[in-house]
Amino acid sequence: MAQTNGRTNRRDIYLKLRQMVLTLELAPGAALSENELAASMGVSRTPVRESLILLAQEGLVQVFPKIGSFVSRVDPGQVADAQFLREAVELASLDDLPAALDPAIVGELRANLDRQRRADLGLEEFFGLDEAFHQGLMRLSGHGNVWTTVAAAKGHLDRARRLGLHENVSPAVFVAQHREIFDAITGGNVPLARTAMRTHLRAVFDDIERIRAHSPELFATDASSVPVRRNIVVWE
Amino acid sequence: MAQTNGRTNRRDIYLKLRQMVLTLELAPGAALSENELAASMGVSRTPVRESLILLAQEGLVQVFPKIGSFVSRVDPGQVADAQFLREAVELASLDDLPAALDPAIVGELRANLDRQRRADLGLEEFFGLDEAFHQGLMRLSGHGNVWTTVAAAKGHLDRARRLGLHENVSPAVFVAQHREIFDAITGGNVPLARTAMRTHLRAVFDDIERIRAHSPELFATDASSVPVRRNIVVWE
DNA sequence: CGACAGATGCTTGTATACAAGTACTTCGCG
DNA sequence: CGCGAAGTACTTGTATACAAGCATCTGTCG
Repeated sequence: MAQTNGRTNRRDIYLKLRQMVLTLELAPGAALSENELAASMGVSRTPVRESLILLAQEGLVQVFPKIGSFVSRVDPGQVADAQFLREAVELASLDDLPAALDPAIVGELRANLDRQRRADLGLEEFFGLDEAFHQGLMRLSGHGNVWTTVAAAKGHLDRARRLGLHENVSPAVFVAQHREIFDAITGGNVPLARTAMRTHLRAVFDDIERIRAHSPELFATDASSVPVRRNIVVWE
Repeated sequence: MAQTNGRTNRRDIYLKLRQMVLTLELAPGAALSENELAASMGVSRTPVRESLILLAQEGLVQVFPKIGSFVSRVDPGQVADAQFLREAVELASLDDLPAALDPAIVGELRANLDRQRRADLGLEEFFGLDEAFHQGLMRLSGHGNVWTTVAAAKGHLDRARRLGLHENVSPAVFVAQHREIFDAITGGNVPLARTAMRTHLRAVFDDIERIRAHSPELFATDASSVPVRRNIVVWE
């Protein structure tokens, strides 16, 4: 999302903090201190504070005046909302595919898939390729910018997915599903593409309840509950 | 969207500025000054500035460091994106309607429709009822919270709609379409509801090109062009 | 030993001062 | 009269100081 133009400390810090939250480097429930963050990053409170406000609007951080700021616990409700949103948008996008696909984007997607199939694929690498793949599909139908909105809304979903793949399987099954979707699209079979896409998106989603049972402390129960400051949630 | 809890100056100012932008009280292209706004509102730059940053992330304001802040011109690209997004979400939501509709929400929608049909309906009143109506439909299928995301993304679309109805017709035709959608849903006819909804949403959208031809200065041409500070766009 | 109260250290919200840079204006010169 | 350059007034970005409030810890009293 285009916010402030030009390079500012705020933009750098915002992107850095956002990445740390999404990659779980900053665990759900962890306490954030504007002063601490500012000191550790070598800047004043101002850019840090403004970044936290932006992250709060995205729902990734909760700010309680005079109490503290915390990384939001993964909210199952928000995960479900993001799932519904992305499914609606990505499926509708398939209906807007042009008769002649942009060869540049098709080539880009093919190269992306090739990299996904590498045996030594790391998890972070996979997430980056996955993001680019789905965004590329949206661009194929001329709705690339809408992906920005979806991406901003699916922070809780992404964190839930990371929790799942962290302790679990290889992303091989997802890579195969990506391939199916791609083949259906390039083959001009939109109904098949829709089916494959829906199956793919739900496969990710259906794993979340299992994760929640395994690590309940990372999930929110009461949306308005305030995490305790000293009780920093450690990684395990 | 849950951002900062509790009452703060920032929240008040943010909501107020947002409303002024969406209602075109602050015209597209108008220059905003943190100092002026702060003085006129009787607060310091801080809460005003933080509000502008939030509005910038929503795309309603553009901030150019060391140059100035401006109300975003209506971007036809963002209007189209919002149209696609809301259509995808609201149509998908119809597929998730439960067999037994929540009678409380149904009653609320019925009362909303009754108020829409009042002869002396003002424009601002209509927009408020329209917003509540569409959100109510989403709640009917359990996706009420997703409306928040859609609402945040459709600022440019809303401003374009306001421009259209400002110089034009009564909202009577839209009210009738709302009725059609409602009847199809309560009648259990989902396919008809989908058709009615799509027709309704596109009727709004198709009017925009006409508006753009009439008031081109309120629309963005080059997304990165900087409005001139002194050249405040007057309502005319 | 237990409970209550005050002090202390932390938090975010707000106000203000300074820094860096842009654009317009005005003054001087050819 | 035209043009150029310095100056001035504005902009946002950042740093810092102060205000208000919550939570915990500690000391004291029963």
